[in-house]
This record gives sequence, structure tokens and C-alpha cells, in this order.
Amino acid sequence: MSDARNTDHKSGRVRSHIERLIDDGLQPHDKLPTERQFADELGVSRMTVRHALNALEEERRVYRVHGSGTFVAEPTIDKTIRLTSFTEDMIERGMKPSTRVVDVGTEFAGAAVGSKLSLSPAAEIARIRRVRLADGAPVCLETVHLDASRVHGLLDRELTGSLYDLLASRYGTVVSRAEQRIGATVLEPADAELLDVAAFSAALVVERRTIDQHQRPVEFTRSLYRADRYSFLIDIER
Amino acid sequence: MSDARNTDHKSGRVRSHIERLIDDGLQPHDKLPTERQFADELGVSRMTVRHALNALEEERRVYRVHGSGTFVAEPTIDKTIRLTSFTEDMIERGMKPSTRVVDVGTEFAGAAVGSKLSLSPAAEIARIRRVRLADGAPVCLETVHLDASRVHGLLDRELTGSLYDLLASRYGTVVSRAEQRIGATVLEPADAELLDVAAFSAALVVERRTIDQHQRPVEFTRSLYRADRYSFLIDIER
DNA sequence: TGCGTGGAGAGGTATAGCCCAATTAAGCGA
DNA sequence: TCGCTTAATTGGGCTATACCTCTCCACGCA
Repeated sequence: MSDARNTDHKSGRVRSHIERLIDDGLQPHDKLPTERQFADELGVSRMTVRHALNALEEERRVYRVHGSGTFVAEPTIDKTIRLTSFTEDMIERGMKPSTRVVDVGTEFAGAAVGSKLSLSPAAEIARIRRVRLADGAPVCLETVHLDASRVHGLLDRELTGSLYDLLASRYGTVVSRAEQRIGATVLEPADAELLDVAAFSAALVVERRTIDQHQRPVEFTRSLYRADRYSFLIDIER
Repeated sequence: MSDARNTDHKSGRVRSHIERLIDDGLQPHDKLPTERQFADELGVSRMTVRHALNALEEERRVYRVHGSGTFVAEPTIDKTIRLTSFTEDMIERGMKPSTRVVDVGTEFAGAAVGSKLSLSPAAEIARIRRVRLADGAPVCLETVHLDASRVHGLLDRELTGSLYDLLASRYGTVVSRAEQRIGATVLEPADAELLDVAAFSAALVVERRTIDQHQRPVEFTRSLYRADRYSFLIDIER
């Protein structure tokens, strides 16, 4: 919970201090000391305390009532969908992930993919098709599209590992968020064969547009998940 | 975009000013004036400018690069999944929702539904099957299961409106969160007919367990969505 | 007993100024 | 010409202070 990096800044130390208070015996809806008390006690200015409390409020660890005080929030069961790679996802589900590359190549973006990646339809893109397996059985067939000009030499590399790791370590591209569309379809015979199921079986279609730290689109990926082996769990707050 | 309430505070005015700048001709990744320039120009302190920029950064209208400047972000389609009813959902998508009740009745919970609602398998449950339509065309076939002892008389009521509203106004049950599983399937002929599509068409299966303000399960609903007319949009943060 | 009103105390907004850290470009030297 | 150093610029963090609005309770009046 408490991060060592917190000690880099005063507001981080204040934050850790408050987190410790909450973890050590305080109950939800208990009142925290006032901002001015924290400031005096920790020898920092009130603005710094507010900075730390803002962060904690953002994460729903505390809530504030104007004129009244700051209180410990109810613990949230924070299972909101997260941005994880297939590899991380499978390990979390207790299965052993592996990957088989089906084919790779370059092609013109075209209208659909081009618009998703903010590129001209005539731009060159790198395309990677991979089957992702869990415990040796196919789960997912994914087709990744990347701006070829930003990933020189990528297609000659080993592509069975995490693409996100490769993008970060080799091309300095850090993934920050993604927009995802989840739909359903029935599998074409060719795709069904790659996934080792009967033709026209049900599948989840996931189209994912990944965005980097500068809000630029990184990749557009279309994945087909076997419906009998995969589903999404989502926790939603009102 | 620009809100009238913004004028209540200086930071709101600063914020509006910057938003206007962005909307009037600035392109993504264009550089904004520096924080100190804004402060001078608008006659406010730099902290106030930073406050406004923090809010805009939070909403991903701008991004900052330490030592370099503040820049206009790429426009984002911000459709985070929320806990909405079908009715709200369709209105937001610009369509007119309606409902047709297929059948209602009571039955024993059974093992599967009972465990989802934390009830004995022998408990009596109310079951409602409804077809939900958008602009007059079927989109979703839902089967709702409720603890019969908590919703006396519900099945005799008008069931074409929002079930959440009915639960709140008549039974004091306020929905606070939900756990949802999203999968895919092909439609049985009987279900396909109710949804007005060919048998064995693709559909999304959504199983939703709704929890009230006291953390008690309220309903368990299984919905089948026509894949050609519905998909989920999700925004994910790393 | 009941009500309402003021004051203390809480968070919210804003100021002016200090130093730090990252970036960038200009200038200098090999 | 290339590469390194340096200085200016920009955002990041923090301080100390001031004044605002909202809440809530105690006190006093009817």
C-alpha cells in the first residue's frame, strides 16, 4: 500500500501518514484530524496537506464534507476493469499463457484502421496476427495494427512475449489507457480452425485502441475470444 | 462545453478562457502559453492557473511535459462504463426505449440463482422476462430474478418502465453497485424469434448481480443482446 | 420546552513568492 | 562539423497567509 517513492516529496510523506492512520484501526466514516491539525503536526503547510488529501479523495480512500470534516471512505471493491495484457490477465486467472504467431506483414492502413490510429489511409502499418493460448489451449486470436513508421524493425523481433513490454523497452512508448469495444460474433471457418472450435461458434469481439502517455494512438487490435473459455468480469459503481 | 458556473470562481474563469483557446483553432499537440503567461494575462496567481490546468489535465483536455510546456491533448471519446438502466442507456445513445413483457411468474430459486441472490434454493423468486426495444426494434431479451419476499405485489404492477425506479420508489431499495459478466453465445431458436433475428445468430450474454445500499443482493438478471445492434464501450486506465 | 441565531471550526479558494527538476537552445571548444 | 557545457525557460513542489462559505451546536429568548 504505502509506496517507498512517497518519501520523495513532502506531500507523499503526508499521504503515507494519513494512510497509516486509516489502516491502523480507523473505521469507515470515522472523522480524520482537520487539515490544519495535520499541517501543524507534520510541520508542513496546509496546502501540502490538501494536496495529499486531494489524491486520497480521488482514490476514494477518504471523502470530504464542506464545513464538517474529512472522513474515512467505505472500502471499495475495486475490481474495475484494468488495462492488462493477455499475459498478465492469464497469470491472474491462474493459467499459463503462451503465444503462437500466425503471420506478420505490412500493408496500407485503409480507412477503418487509419482513422483509429489517426493516420492517413495510405500510411503503412505493421500487422501481427497471433493466437494466444492458456494452458496450451487456444483462447484468443488477435490482430494488432501499428504505425509502421514508429516501430522500425519490430516485425523482425521475437513476438511471442508481451508487446507492451517491447514497445516500452525498445521504442519508449508507454501505454497509458485504452478505449475498448466489446461485442459478439460467430466465427468464420478459418478463424474457428485457428481457435480449435467448430465453425460458427460464438466468440467475443474486442476492438481495442491503445493510447500512449502523449495521448497518441499506439495500436489498434481486434481480438476474437472463444466464448466457452473467456468472459469479462466488471464491477460497476452507481 | 463552457459552463456558466465556471464564472463563480477565478479558476473557473481561467479554465473557460483556456478551453476557449483550445476550441478556437488550436490543434492537438499545439503548445499552450506558459503558466506564468496565463497568470500575468488574466491577472491571477500562478497557483490559480495551475488549479485550472490540473482540472483540464484530469479530463485529458491538455497534457504537460515537465520543463517543456503544456499542450493540447488529442480529443478522446470518453465513454466509461457506468451502472445505468437500459432506459437511461438507450436515451444516451439517442434512441427511444420501450419494453414488452414476455411473461412473469414465481418459481423456486434453484441452486444457481439462489447462490447469486444469497437465498436458499427452495426460496421463492419472482421472475420477469422482457424484451427491450430501441426505436421499436428488439435489442435485448432479459430475465430478471428477484427475492419474492422482498417485492410483494411487484408482478401485478406495470412492468414496462424502469425496474430500478420501481424498486426505489415502492420498496426503498436503492441500487449502489453491480457485478457483471460479459460473454458471448449463439441464440436458441425461441430466443432468436423474440429478438427478431435468425436462429443461431451471435449475441452478448450479460449476467448481472445488483447490490443495494446495504450490500445485499437485489436482483440477478441474464440478458441477451443482439450483437448486430449492441456493444459495450469501455475506457480503461493503466 | 421549543426554536432560532450567532459563533467556532471545518473545508474551499486565492495570493505572492521561493526553490527544484527537466528541457531546450545557444554558445563554445576540439 | 560535431559534441559538450551552460544558461534560460518551463512545469513541479511547497510555504505562509488571508478570507470565504458551509455546518453544527450551544446559548438564550419566547
